[in-house]
Amino acid sequence: MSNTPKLRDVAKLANVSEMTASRALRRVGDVSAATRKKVEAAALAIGYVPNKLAGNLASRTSNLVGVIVPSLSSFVFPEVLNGISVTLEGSGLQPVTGVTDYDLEKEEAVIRQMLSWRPRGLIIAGLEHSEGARKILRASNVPIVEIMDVDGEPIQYCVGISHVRAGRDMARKLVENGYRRIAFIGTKMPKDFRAQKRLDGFMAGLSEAGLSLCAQQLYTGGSSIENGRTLTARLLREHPEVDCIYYSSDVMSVGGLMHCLAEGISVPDDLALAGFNNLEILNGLPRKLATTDAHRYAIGKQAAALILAHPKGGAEGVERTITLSPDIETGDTV
Amino acid sequence: MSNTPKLRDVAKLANVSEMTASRALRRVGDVSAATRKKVEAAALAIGYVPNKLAGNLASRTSNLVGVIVPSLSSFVFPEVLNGISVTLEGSGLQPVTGVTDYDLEKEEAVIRQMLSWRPRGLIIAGLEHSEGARKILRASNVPIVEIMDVDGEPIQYCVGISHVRAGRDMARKLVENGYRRIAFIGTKMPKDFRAQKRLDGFMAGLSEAGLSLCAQQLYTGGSSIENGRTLTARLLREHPEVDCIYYSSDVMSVGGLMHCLAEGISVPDDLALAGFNNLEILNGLPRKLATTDAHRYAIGKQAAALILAHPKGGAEGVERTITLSPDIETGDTV
DNA sequence: GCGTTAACCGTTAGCGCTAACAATTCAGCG
DNA sequence: CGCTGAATTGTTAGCGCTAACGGTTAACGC
Repeated sequence: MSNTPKLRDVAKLANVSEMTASRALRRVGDVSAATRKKVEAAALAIGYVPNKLAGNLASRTSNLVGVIVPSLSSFVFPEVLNGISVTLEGSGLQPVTGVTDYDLEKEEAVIRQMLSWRPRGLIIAGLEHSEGARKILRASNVPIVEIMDVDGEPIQYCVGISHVRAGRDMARKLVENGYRRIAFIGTKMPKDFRAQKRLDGFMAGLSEAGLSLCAQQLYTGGSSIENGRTLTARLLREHPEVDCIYYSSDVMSVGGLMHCLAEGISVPDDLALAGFNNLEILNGLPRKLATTDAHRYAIGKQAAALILAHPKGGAEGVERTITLSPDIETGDTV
Repeated sequence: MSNTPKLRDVAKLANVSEMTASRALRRVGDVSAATRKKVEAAALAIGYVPNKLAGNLASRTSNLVGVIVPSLSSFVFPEVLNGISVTLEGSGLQPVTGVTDYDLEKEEAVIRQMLSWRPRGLIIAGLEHSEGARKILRASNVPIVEIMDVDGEPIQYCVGISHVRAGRDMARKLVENGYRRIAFIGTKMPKDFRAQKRLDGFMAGLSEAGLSLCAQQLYTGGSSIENGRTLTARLLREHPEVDCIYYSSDVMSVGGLMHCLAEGISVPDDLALAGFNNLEILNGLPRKLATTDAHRYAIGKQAAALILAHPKGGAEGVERTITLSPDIETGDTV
């Protein structure tokens, strides 16, 4: 560590002051082309790697954007991250990811951790946080963007869809298509607030038509094709009358489709299937499954754009919510 | 920024020196229980969030572990990240992810960026790097772990499987099972070195039996079920005699299976399919597709473990390669 | 009482870099 | 040839925190 080259060494070698070396390497301020070349050559020669800890401390800004998501293994958040990366590309800002495992306490810890790096912005999935988390978020001078969901009270910025509406719209669509004996298969995870909101909206939508869920399977653990297949089998065994299943995730509905294929159940003639997210894995299957587009990529892009657009001064009271529309893709399974 | 509470403010409020406050909050050194409580209360009261930039600069260490991967949207790297996170959990170290898009220049930039944070370790996918990257990696005093692949010359630590062997083993297995007219479908991305190595090994394995590829489809762009389906259709149209297809990824082989389902091609009687990675999406499908387990999760765990075990002093010449075995799962499609 | 030890707390001096201002250089011009 | 203003470079003073060491206090045995 002690022998890692420092700016001082570069400056010495290039025969300029530290300050000039600093300016030359960062390309700010006035430095003649000749000196800049000299400094760059010196830096290259001794293998200089700037120390951001020192640099950011001195300048009291950083180029980090914290991104806090519940999980990376699901198919949904990586795509949000992509949207963020693409938008941040070229701006000099760097996304840093933290994972909460759908645990609000862990989330608070991650937020604390992130804020301690004095980032230029924070993007957080969801509107539900612990009291402590809300407090430090509000107290920080960092622009906060809550994403995915708009059903709730954002701290500052917010980009997402209404999951309540997503569920309700799908219910209406299914009813409109003549289905009456509708079941639900979804996660039991109490902390997946968005899945819960979709279910709430869905049931509300059914109510409007004087219907209610005629069966339901909840699971803990992750969503997977296999899981979807098993639960669909079980649900149909117990409730053979069901003519339509709404899943909390596309991964699960694919499993449902696999079950139907294996059992010779015709989709959608015998049974309609609908999921959520509009994941890429839906393409190329024997049937195009119905789903709702959650606009993951667009959400990432817009969230990053809000951070980029945020006034440097940290203006008070800037607030804004961007609501995207949860578009239904009926595919050919509804 | 200027009004964010600092350690000084905590110290003042608690009526102790900055140093004592620092010790109390970090729980190091001798601080009486009473003072510690006082300091903690003060910190909580004013909403103090430590500044890691300053702290790490002063202590000349950080708690970051850089993780550099080609992509997050593929299904493979998130699982590696999980292995890393799980192992780092509780150690106080924090993984930070960087993405290279399979671009060596971008990789070098990301490495530079990472090193400038003076991390406690660096985990990088792949053994192929630009000259500049190798140079700064070697010059840094940071433990470097190259992962996924062991076919090449590691800089320091290395955890992975031999992709050459993975390809060769699969070729042997297919030949052993009586297939003779074997085709390959894979990415054309010249920078996906591991896919290339698998293909090389595969062809070598075929050669051993006096065989060679009887058809081949390459694609640019990402792997997807849809893509796999399309390419399989095209390949079979042009080469109906093929009795077995090896894919560079499971996602693609699933697409192949979907094509077979749609066309009434019996798997594996008419056509055998084999992929690579042993992704979770293989479970729950009508047929269990053949694949090779790439041990992604285990690789992540071991890589993180190496960093944790690395001697603090930054001992010279510590080198170590951990080779995992690319285990074939024949499923019922071979 | 006095030295001794352990426990606790404070002081000093940076970590490596950059903002802000000061100083220098140099061309161009009257 | 000195003057002016723009271009370029240097100087000073931290950023917010911690390592290392020095000082203080209380308890205890002789």
